[in-house]
Amino acid sequence: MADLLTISEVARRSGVAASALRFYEERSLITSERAGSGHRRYARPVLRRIAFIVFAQRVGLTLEEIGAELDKLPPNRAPNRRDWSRLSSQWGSRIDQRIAELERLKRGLTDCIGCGCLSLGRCQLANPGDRAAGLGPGPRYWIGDAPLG
Amino acid sequence: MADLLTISEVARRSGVAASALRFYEERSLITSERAGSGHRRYARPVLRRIAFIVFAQRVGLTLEEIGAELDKLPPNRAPNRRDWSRLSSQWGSRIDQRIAELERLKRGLTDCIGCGCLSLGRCQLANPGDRAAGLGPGPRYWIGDAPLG
DNA sequence: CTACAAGTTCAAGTGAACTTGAAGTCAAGG
DNA sequence: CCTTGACTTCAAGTTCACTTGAACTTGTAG
Repeated sequence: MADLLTISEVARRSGVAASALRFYEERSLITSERAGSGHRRYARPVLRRIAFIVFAQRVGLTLEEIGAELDKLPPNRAPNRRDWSRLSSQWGSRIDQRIAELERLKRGLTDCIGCGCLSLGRCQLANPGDRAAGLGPGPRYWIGDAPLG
Repeated sequence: MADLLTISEVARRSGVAASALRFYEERSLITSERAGSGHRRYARPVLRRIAFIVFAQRVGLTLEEIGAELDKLPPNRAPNRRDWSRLSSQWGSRIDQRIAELERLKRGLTDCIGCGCLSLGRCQLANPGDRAAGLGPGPRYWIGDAPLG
């Protein structure tokens, strides 16, 4: 039970692959110290940080956005519960939007595809403005390069 | 108001870029006839098919999955409202799962990150089995290569 | 006839989030 | 001394859903 964890320990405890941890470090999402051998040694709070990253991804944030959030944490002390809470408090509306879209899709899907409207540009269901809402890269311009439907 | 549409007409009406339409055709998601010139000519029902593709993507299906769904449509007649309805009826549970996850995330996020559990492998919020639920490529093995949390 | 827009194919590029492979280092065990 | 295993770096590969660019043809207007 050392105070510093190896990369494989962190990988096992977090469920995130070692290669991903190195990748996160390269992107400055997490940090590590080094043992004399050059091996990474992680302080315990890194696990909470990784948990944050994983959940934020589930919510639909990109690593870049997640990095921006993490930068808001106090630099000179270990973040407490309140700090974490503040970060994720803003996810609420984002989640709500996505839920609303899914519910719209669920309710109206058949109607809209079955009906004659097909005006994807204006259809309530298509919800053009919401491209960043967590479907990954996807069709980046899937709607919006057409001025009207 | 010709019975066959050009690619730019289809692009404008559907909001999907012409390059994407060619790409969909390459993937056999849509088809076209050819004018004498070699230019694509689309039959009107292609618009409904494209609408289906776009919505299915929003729900979180990959193009491959969408292709598999479209293959279930009757090959020798134009699909009717009931045909489309049958396809999207199975999306319901998928959407529900995703909504449930988002709601779990919303309710418990701060608790879990703020608390001491951090056992990402077992945590209710992490919901490991749900990797295909519509977050795009993302961390393909983000959880699941660790046997236990 | 000449422009020019709109279409064609095919190969290669993009971005996100990683993974994989090659080549090397280091400590401990037999 | 040699192997094994865990680690290192760096470059390149992977997947998905497209987009972009080059080179070319066709149809329409003036």
